[in-house]
Amino acid sequence: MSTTGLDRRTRRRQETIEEILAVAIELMETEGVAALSMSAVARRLGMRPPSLYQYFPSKAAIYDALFQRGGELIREARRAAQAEADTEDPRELDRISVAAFTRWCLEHQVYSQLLFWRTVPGFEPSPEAYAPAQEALEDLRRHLQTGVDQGILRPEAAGEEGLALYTSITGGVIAQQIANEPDASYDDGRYVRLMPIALDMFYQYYAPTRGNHGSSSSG
Amino acid sequence: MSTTGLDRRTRRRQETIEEILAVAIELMETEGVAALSMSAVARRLGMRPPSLYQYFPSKAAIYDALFQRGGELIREARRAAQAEADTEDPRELDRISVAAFTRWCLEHQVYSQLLFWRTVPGFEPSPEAYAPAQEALEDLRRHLQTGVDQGILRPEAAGEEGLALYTSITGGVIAQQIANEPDASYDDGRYVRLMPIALDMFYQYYAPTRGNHGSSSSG
DNA sequence: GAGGAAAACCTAACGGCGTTAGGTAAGTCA
DNA sequence: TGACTTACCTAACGCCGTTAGGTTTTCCTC
Repeated sequence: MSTTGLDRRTRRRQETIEEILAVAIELMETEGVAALSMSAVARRLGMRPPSLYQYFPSKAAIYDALFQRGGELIREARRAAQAEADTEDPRELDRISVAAFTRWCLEHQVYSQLLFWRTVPGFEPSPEAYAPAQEALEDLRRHLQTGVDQGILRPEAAGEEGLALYTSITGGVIAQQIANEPDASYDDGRYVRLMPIALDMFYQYYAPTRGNHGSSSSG
Repeated sequence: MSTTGLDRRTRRRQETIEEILAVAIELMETEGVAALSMSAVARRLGMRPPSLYQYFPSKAAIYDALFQRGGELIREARRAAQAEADTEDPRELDRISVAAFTRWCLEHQVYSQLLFWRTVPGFEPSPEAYAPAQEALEDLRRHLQTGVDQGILRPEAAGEEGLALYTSITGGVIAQQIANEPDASYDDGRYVRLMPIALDMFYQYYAPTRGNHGSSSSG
């Protein structure tokens, strides 16, 4: 038939692309995210470096593809955790999805560094690559909004302020963990095991109890 | 005299070392921390690359020197801010020194990345280079301890838990700012302007009010 | 001032890198 | 079978960090 060959060829091509990305992730895990080398990828695939340019126009394009994939994975990890949780309580739901998110970041430190730090010299993600990560952020905003709607958070928590603080805090804990104790598990990590407390801090601060907790700035 | 010449020579040598480090910082500011190149440094100094090896045995040694210097600078920035502040109230003192620390990090993003993220592929700071940063951390621990002693913080705040959370939160806010909006000022930065609120969260959570605020973990 | 040591800097070279240009062999389809 | 496309190759360019070894400048001692 006419389409069989073509299909097989494009399928093989897709397989090679997947192989390249997988090898790139492997190499970054051992050598560091910024130390990815086209030559090393080619070597591991039994190719010469120029052959890689049949699949990606540059090293930055590999970073870009991985950035996008990381965004998709993290978005799905969060959504899956929420879907599996059998509770309607947004506070409990948040505990579960933050734990899932944190575990995912610890198990995929390469993706985390690529997504949350901007540490690779010449690389800036393309808009398409950026989209999934932004969707994940929008998921989070919606989640905080349900907390507001159900009366367990003040409205600021789901605004720009709350979202920025939420991501700063959770991201900060994960960053410290990865930077200082990268091999620890979610339960043992000196920083990451404090994530529930960090979350408590957020929910307590934005608790809509009588009186405004958020005063105090002296100027 | 016999020492005059020697002194001048070592002085000139020290000047060259300073020049190298200054140029390295400049280049990292424009090209990215991990993109530092010996050749570019040499070019800017009107040298050939191998000549740099008279002053530093490797590129990693330059990173190491800058890591150490960054630690010293940040330690002194914090101490100076506390010394200048004319208050004994540890809460107010913390507001002031965190602001100073944050401003410093925004104005010295290269140092911040070097110190707080571990993003340069082959580089691991030597123990000597690490010492000043550790002293700064110890300063912070002592500061939190005075808060505990004066009764405005629960004891956990000055323990491993509180210290880890404090650095995660402040570091997280700064990291987000630098990653997402690096050109903003302390007052305008989308994340960094929330630093007082983040600090409030910490102090409120560890406030020694009646009852234990830190319950809630479901497991 | 002359001699000699040491420091500062150089060129040449090695092996690696990302990338481009251009060629060859195999797979695919009319 | 012949045309086309794909997958891969070699050769090359200009970078890079680093080492080896030579030359010039600077300084101390006599």
